[in-house]
Amino acid sequence: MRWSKYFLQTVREVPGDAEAISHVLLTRAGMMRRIAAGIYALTPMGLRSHRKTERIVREEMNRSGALELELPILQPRELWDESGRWARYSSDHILFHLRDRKEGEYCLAPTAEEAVTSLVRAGVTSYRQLPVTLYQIRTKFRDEIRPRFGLMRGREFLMYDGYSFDADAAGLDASYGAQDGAYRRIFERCGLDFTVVEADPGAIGGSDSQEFMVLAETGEDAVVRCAACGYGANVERAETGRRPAPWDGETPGALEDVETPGRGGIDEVVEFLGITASRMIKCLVYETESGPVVAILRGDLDVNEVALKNALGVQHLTLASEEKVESTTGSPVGYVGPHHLSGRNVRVLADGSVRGAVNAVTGAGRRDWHVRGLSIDRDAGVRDFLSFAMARSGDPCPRCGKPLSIARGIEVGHIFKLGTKYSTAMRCEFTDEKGETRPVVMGTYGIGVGRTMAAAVEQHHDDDGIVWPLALAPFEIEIVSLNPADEAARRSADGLYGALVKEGQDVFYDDRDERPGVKFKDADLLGFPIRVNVGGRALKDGKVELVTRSDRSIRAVPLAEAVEAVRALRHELAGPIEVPA
RNA sequence: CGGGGCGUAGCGCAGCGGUAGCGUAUCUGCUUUGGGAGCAGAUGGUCGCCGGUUCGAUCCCGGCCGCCCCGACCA
Repeated sequence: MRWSKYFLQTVREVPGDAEAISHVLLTRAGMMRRIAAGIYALTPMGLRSHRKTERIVREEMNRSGALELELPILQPRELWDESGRWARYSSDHILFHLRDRKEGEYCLAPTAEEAVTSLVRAGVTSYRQLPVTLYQIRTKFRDEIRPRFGLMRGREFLMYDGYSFDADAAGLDASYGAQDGAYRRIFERCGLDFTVVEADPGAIGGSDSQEFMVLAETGEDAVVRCAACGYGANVERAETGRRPAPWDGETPGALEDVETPGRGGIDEVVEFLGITASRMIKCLVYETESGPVVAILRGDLDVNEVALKNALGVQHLTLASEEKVESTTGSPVGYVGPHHLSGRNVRVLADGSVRGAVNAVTGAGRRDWHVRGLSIDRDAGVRDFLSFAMARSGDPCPRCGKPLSIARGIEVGHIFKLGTKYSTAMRCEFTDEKGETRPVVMGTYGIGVGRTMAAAVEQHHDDDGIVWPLALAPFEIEIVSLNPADEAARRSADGLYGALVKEGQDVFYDDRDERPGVKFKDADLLGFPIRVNVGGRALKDGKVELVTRSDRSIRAVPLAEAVEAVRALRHELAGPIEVPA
């Protein structure tokens, strides 16, 4: 493809609304353009990388045995009412919905569990027809609270979504495992440095789930990892081993009141009493759809609200207002303690961080007073401990006890063991060997195509632009004609371009009437892995320059050998995991 | 949902009660030709929308829409 006949405009200035480097570079390279908040156009150049990403997903899914199909994007409310997700997604304002001329309600699908389940329920009646994994790669819609980072969190985006149907849990394990393997191959082929972590299943529902995280500073998620044993989890889901506590080994002292005038906050009490925050026990009052709860944890820790929601089995969790705190606990905000809550009509949950606590400081249950010497067992009578404190860097690994580290990651893929949540709700059942009717056991899987492409840019760029992995580059090779005004030089460039095209190479040809500097800048910005400079001083010796974008190495080769040299370099960059077309 | 900010040329921005400017991009000419060239000239704007104040509004006021950022309470 010749640039002179292409539709491509690079821009020098950084777009004002771009925050993430991938957004900046993809926009500057002319590969995408914003149409509205979270809604983007892909230019021909941008579409090429997007399609290559999509193609890798499709190839690996087909190889794994999954079958591609197409489900509707426009879906009727009735379908969503069957699973109960219409109400839930509507209340979260995630769903784009609309009405037809007959006032029927529809949504633009953010995912397709209901549609695929209704399809399978109509077709599958026997265990003999299982297992089966179906997938599609189609546009999805989510009315995100805050779309941002360009392709990373859009409201309209291309997503792979796969669904497995099995007769039992062992079958699900196998289907899930096949997806896991396909995911690993996909992200490897995309040239990404990724990690797989345990995750919270969230609104989709289900039991086990794992996220595929591309490590990058712009990542929206925090992931906890243990370098020693390989444990990894989204921070929302992460557990920790037992943290050393200041009261370890101490003998319980007497409970005594201590006046703390005007000091309701942890930091204020810590300073006033000259203690550490870890010696304190704090009580947070939350409101949920099933009533108020008090969460008890150590003073230096934060609540992991996702973990707390799961522990409580609730969907909504917000900190209570001051009035609600008082009416629930009988104590003003800042002075709630775990020992004066018995008899109150409120659920009390304690985090493991306060297990065995003695000589702790906490609220006395009345304004301007705290207590010292609190023993959690003796004074508060707490017996059951859950785990809902947010993991911190340096906390002990839940498996091996070595220190955890926290990094940022971009969630490019997610796999869930769904179980029978949808198949039960929607009566997607089959008859087993014994003639009994059972719900199918489902798994659900997703990969953000545009997000994966953007993640590749996050991981592969430098000050001058994108450094595409070969597999995702819009074109693998670019020929730069240095002085097209010179007839002989132009013919050489044309000739090389023609020869590469003839042998099927993926080549872009900058034949514009521009100065070399402009072309070099654009070449770096667009990030084609291989560049061939034709013209100028090298051509005077009958040579062209072969430039590798990733390491900026330059090698002069005779024009006559250029095709072979490009082929060899391309082979070298492709590495061992290339899959034939 | 709350707070803050911004909507002026394709892009980045300035401006101001008297009908609009800079950089860049684009077009033309000349010069130039290995890392976003120089000079000269030119094109390009319902100043987000609606209403109000005013002799006069891009500017002031009100409303709406759009967009960006931060936050969503850790007692």
